[in-house]
Amino acid sequence: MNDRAGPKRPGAQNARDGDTELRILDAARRVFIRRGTAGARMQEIAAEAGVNQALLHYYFRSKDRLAATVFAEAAFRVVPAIADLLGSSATIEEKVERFVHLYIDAVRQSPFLPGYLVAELHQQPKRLTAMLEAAGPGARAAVGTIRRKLGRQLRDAAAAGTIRPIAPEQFFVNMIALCVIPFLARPLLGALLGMDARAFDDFLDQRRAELPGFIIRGLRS
Amino acid sequence: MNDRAGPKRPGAQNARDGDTELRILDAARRVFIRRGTAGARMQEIAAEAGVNQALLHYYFRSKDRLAATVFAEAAFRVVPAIADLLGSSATIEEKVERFVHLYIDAVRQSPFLPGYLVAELHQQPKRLTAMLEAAGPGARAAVGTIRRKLGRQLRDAAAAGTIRPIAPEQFFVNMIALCVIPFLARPLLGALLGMDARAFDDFLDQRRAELPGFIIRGLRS
DNA sequence: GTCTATATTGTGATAGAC
DNA sequence: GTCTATCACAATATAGAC
Repeated sequence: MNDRAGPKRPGAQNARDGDTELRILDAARRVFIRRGTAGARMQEIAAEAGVNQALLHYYFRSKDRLAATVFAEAAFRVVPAIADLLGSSATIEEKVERFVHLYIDAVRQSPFLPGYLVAELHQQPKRLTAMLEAAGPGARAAVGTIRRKLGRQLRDAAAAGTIRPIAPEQFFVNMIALCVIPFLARPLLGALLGMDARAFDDFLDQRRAELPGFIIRGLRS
Repeated sequence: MNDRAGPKRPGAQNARDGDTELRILDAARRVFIRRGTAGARMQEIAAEAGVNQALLHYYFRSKDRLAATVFAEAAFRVVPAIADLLGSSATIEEKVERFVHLYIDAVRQSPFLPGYLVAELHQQPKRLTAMLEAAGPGARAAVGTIRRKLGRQLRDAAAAGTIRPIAPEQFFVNMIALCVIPFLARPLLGALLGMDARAFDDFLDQRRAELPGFIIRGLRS
């Protein structure tokens, strides 16, 4: 993916079970996600990967590169599926329902990802900009295409009287907001409402079921 | 509020303009909010307050205490107004409209607060728990009271056929989500959609106007 | 109360043996 | 490729003069 100066991988064969680089990356993911880039310690990552600190630098050269790798991976994990869905030819109602299910089911697998991403985006907004430029003009172009297509669909539906007029950005942001909020508010829900893991799970199930209807009624005229 | 071992304030009279402690706290707020607790540097805070690093320790003893002070202040800034509103005797429709306006207008004054809070909550979930315990049982009791009252109101409205049945937690979380998301997603909106300060402002105005209707229609049966 | 050192530890990164 | 040892500097915190 990105040029790593470090190792040439001929017939990499390790003392331990699998691929060391991967074990390091896995550990880095976990540590960065829960501590944030600034709060993470190379030592903690090394310990969690079962190797020593020097190896992290051997494979990833610096903390900053390792952090950038983890961030880029995380940022682009959910995007493709969402983009496909929103750009598809399904009706608005279908898109809403599928989006809610797709998103909640996906993020449930990594419930701390949204908190991590919001924190990073907030604390280092330039990283994303840099990443997008590095990704070339294709990325932004793709966003623009989907936005126009979705906007057209929403206009047509409004003209047909199915829904009220709404800007595609507002529509999209509304869906994201309603789906992602439980994960961002997880600590609050726990502390304030005494919600434990089980209760949180029920809360998510309920949302998954109710949200599509709530959104679609909100769109109707 | 919390016991600071440091200064006894008899007739504090400074070389500079105003109260030094306040200037430090202001600077700390700004720095912690944009860098996060882990990423903030005492040196940067000192520079931004126009004093030297030793004074920070004189007034706040340690970075951790300073961070805790800033966090507690931030966490309890918006809460009281929201609690009053939700516990009031207004109708659901009135509450929705007032909440949206109140919340967006308030957070607009400090647009980086939500990102900071989410980051801190995510990276140090224990801080909130500790704070709540320190605040005594009154805090949680107040939450419980409001939740029950709001729940009753929602049940009554549902029984009367005005709205669909909905749990008070879901109702509340929906409103928060839709109001707070623009601030959390601000970096994304900028990078992906090319939204500048002006466009973001328009985006907020549009939401402020459309959100109440969207939510209320979503609640209706 | 406020400053200039300075102590002390934490932390990313490198050298070099194996 | 992986380790141990260590460097170099960043960062919190304290001592003590004014």
